[in-house]
Amino acid sequence: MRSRGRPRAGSTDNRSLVLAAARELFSELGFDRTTMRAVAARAGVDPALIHHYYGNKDGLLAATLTPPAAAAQLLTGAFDDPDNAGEELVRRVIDVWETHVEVREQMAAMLRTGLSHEHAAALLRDTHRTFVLAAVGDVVADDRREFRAALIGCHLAGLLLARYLLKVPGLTAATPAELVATVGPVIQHYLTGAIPERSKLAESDSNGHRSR
Amino acid sequence: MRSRGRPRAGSTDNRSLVLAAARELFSELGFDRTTMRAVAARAGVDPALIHHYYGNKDGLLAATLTPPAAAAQLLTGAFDDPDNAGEELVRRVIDVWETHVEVREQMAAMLRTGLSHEHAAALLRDTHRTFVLAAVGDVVADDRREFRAALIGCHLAGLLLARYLLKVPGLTAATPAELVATVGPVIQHYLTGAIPERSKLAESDSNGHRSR
DNA sequence: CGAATTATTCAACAAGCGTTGACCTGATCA
DNA sequence: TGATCAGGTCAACGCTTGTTGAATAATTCG
Repeated sequence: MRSRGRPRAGSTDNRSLVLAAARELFSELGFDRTTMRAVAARAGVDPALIHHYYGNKDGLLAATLTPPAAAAQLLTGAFDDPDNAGEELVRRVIDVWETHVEVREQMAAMLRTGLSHEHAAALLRDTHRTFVLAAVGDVVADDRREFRAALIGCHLAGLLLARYLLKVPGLTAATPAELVATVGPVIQHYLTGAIPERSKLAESDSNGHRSR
Repeated sequence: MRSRGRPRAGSTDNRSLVLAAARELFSELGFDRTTMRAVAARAGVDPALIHHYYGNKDGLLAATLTPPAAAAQLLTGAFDDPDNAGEELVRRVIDVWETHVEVREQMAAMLRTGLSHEHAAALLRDTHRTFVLAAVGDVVADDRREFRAALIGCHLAGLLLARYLLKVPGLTAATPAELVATVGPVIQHYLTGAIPERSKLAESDSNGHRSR
């Protein structure tokens, strides 16, 4: 039986144990299917302690989804060579997902939860906007930067979702180097390539052959 | 108060009312946050009736996620002109999401639920594999077809998720024609363009500059 | 017609959920 | 030393959930 009350000093830091357990479960199961009791059990702690720390379940989520400091570090310098920025970006993102468990769990939790919880969705949009858009701004300076950043974000997010969460065979079979060499140029294109102008689209629309 | 027992013939077909309500809610909220009572309420029906029809909640999900017949129709003939297949594919996908509420709800439910429920994930993989992979096979005939199909799938899925579910501003601001003109060529590239061979990747890896 | 089947509602159950309040214990500090 | 406070456990509450069984009414069929 566990001893009651406050433990001796220097014992385990339950606060971060809880946070780590929450991140694990949120990334595995998503927000809804993760129960407070399960988090408490994995952290080896009483459920009430989580409320003592974070107030309620949303508070725990908010603490879990703190804006990822690693994201800044992930991107700094990635765009130094504008011609290789696409490949470099893909390389870094995949590298960190393959090796850095902690970052992968946090980002997976954000992606999983972002589709069901408005707070996470907002954070997802904000994080993306802050980092990717700013980085894109360093490379290219036209009026389509937001569009470019969104395209890059959705392609990369789709890739991570499909490979690491959905485990689509065609993507899990590929090596990181393969992915970098294949997706990198596309990202590069979205970064610095030509984006069709809005004015030209009217005439190219008549070009569109609907077979209905 | 509603009358008990079986109603007169020719009255509303509750079976499909329930199915429609379930699809709506699953696509809006995902599987977990959708309650049987909410489905029943939207269909104007007692919760127990859903069990009478579909057994349990998973049965309802299975009925909801019946393999989309519209997907076949969506793709037939899209690849007739191999040089424009990419744009044509994007055009059709976006068109059906913009106009066909029913199909959008079913696909949204699949995407939302696929990330939390194994049954839906399997169906998602299977549907994608069956339709996209087969279609890709009609256009290109190398040994990377599965890889190509997966790349197309994850990019398109990411696009739909970001634009219609997450509502990323940079993408909701774009017109369908813009998206077709921008993403189409990339899909075309994944379809018929050159994919780096596995053998060449060893040497190109030394090219990778890690700045750590 | 009578029997069987289907459609439908009602009331309730058991389990699990997030959350709360009371209580205890060790550290901190005036 | 004694008050205060953060860390921690326990037991329980109130609510919602998926699910069930019984009852009833319309339909179908021999």
